[in-house]
Amino acid sequence: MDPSQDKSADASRPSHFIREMIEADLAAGRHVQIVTRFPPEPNGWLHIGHAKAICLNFGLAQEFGGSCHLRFDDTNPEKEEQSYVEAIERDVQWLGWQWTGPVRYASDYFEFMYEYAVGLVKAGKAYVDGSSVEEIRKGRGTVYEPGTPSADRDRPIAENLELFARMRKGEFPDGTCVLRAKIDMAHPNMLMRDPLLYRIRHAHHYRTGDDWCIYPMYDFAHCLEDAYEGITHSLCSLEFENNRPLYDWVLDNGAPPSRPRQTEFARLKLGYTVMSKRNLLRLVKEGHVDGWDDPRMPTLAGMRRRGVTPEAIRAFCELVGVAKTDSLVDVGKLEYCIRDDLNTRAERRMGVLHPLKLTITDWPAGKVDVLDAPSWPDDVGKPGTRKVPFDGELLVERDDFDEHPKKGWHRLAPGREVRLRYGYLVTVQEVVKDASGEVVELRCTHDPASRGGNAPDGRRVPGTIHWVSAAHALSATVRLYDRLFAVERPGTTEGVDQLDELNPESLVEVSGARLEPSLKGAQPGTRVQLERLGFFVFDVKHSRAGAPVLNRIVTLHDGWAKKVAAMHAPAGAAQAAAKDDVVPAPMPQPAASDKAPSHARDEVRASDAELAKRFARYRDALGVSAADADVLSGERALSDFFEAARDAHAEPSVVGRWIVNELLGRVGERALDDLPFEPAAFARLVALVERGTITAAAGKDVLAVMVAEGGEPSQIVSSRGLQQVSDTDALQESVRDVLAAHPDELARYRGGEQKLFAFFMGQLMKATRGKADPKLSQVVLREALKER
RNA sequence: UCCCCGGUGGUGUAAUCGGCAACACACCAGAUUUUGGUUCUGGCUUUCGAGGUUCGAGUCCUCGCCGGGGAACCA
Repeated sequence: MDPSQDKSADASRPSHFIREMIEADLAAGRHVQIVTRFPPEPNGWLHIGHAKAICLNFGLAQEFGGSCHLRFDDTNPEKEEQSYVEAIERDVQWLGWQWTGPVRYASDYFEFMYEYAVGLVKAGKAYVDGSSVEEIRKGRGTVYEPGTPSADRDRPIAENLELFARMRKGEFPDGTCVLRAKIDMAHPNMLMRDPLLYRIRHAHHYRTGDDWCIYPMYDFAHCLEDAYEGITHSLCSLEFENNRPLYDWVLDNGAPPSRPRQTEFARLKLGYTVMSKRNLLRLVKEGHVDGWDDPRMPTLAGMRRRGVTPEAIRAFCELVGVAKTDSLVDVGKLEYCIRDDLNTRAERRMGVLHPLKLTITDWPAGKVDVLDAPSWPDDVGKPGTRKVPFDGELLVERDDFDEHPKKGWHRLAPGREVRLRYGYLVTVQEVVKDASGEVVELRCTHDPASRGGNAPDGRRVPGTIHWVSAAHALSATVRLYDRLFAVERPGTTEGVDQLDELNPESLVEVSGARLEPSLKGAQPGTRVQLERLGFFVFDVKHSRAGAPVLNRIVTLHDGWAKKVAAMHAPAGAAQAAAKDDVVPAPMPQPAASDKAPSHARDEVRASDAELAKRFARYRDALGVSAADADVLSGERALSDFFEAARDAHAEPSVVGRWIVNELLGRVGERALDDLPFEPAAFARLVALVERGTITAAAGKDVLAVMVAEGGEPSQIVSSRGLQQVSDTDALQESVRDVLAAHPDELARYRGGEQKLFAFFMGQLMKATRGKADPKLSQVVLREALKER
């Protein structure tokens, strides 16, 4: 990967959970180097959503000095083709990435996978099932009911081995049998109900030809591909979360060459478009777009033709971030990245989409003034000019003239003076119309002293418009592209076909456009900004010398259009909307009573009389709050822990509270009896807090130590010196130190920022390692903050 | 009725594992401007809800609500 190409590789980029995980793995020495991969199936075109995955995988590898593989996940011979392989390689490289080592193929690992499967069979962890598709489907059960085991589930190992070998040899037709993992037909995760590992497919594979007639399923193959390649971090989208247990199962039940970990992130969703292969394919097949590389398509090929640069796409991928929230990104963000990129990349030119004749009546006959026009605005600061001819017969944008202009208009209108960019100031003297009343010509005078556009006397001319010389202009076809769909979330409205949601104006072709002559001979792929209109690219597919075709990449921000839209909006609509916001939507409140034990725990108690008894005792006799009593009596292990802990030392209700609020969150997945300390030790800890020997904060720290490595609370307290500090003098000194260390915050606090009290309290607690008596600290701190 | 994820401004993403809710886009206002572009300044708006623990909760506990995914011999 070329580091020089990536300006975003700085430390300021926001971190995300995957980057943090990698940092932690590296720090812990789990890997010396990371290996990621981008694993497309060669059965379709890459789109902007893939770009996110590509940038993530390649970007992370680059950032951490690791490797990233390009691997084709070609385990389904019926759908995959070589042509897709080539298109995908090209797209990845176009985006600016280079994979480590050769291009890899899952199909190269078929033998390895087969051996692995044989290993599973030998271990009694996989079996050949002769059930029909229908039977298998039925046997799987539903999400609510467990499945039922296949009659072949307990087939002897030797028989499975033989059958599997015969499957490979091609002795059975498609569909006769499959290899299944033997896991758990009642597993709540449907994927774990004896998933299929291999199916028979007498199909020609684009790479392995007819070598194989059995092909591995995704869940079996993918983790093995990763393991085979030594992938450390296998990143995929959220939809594979349910597959992770199976990914782990396959690896944990054999002897894989390495142990990769799968981590899921949210795939990119963009407004006003569709991203799935199926939907994209439909647009192409039914002719709603002009192929996979139609500039309106979200495919990388389409965006490339549209004129979007790889840098803009990478910036966008960086901008949207990485998280696990299923979200929809505003297309405006993509457009922002494109404009931001093109602003300093595309030279300025002039072109008129809908020409209106503008005659300068006082222009000397036959004179042509060749102007030097800068190719960049001052603020971009790049050198370069081009020649632009100016004469008496010009063409301007029809939209730039308004016979009855609105307030705030500063373009052409009867009697108005405007600046022709880089040219002269002109004033409309006469509006010529044809028989139907349409304006066909503006007759103007010019100020000969304004060459270049400067008013000689310094008078203010706010309007500047673009133009071309009629005699010198080039003819061109311009395609104005807009969002493919008219709605932000196509296909999500019940009963509405998403094709009815297509934007009828996603492509408007303008055939009579005129361009300034400097654009003559522009190469296909050249990007320019046509001033005031937007960014354009000479279409690589259709633009020819003498017959240029331009694609609009993206419009410019249009402040005036926004203003006009606001003027047209129904008066008060904005305020009304704002008011709607303010109305607090009252949520129906399920009376959250103090004693609303959960349904689940209620059921446990209904079938466990002892727990039911304990619930009543905790609440009524022990003074435990109903909510805590509910939790504490909701499962045996927890209740037993409480029983053992409450015997002595501390007030039962307090012990209960600590179990619920502090212990529970800390043990997480671990079983209570795996803890390296006894319930009684826990109670002694609570007693220390209760007696005031240590603060609650220190108590939590001690608990953390106990959970991590066990130990006796009083010893941890003394060895770490965590006794509570309730001595006013000592506290005052600590407070003084804290205030002295944060003069700015102190000034702000005294300036009225009361919320900084929590900040100082935090600093104080940090300084005293949580030992300071909180109540007393507050008093002392408040006093100290008041002093001047 | 089950399992797994997730929920922070209009949008996307952060917040030193409990201590000043921030960055960007969008929007609004102003300045600059020979692109109603760019740039700059300022403003707007936020922790799904209810309880609880704590000196202190976006972060921990409980319950609820909402959204996404899950029963292909697809990936």
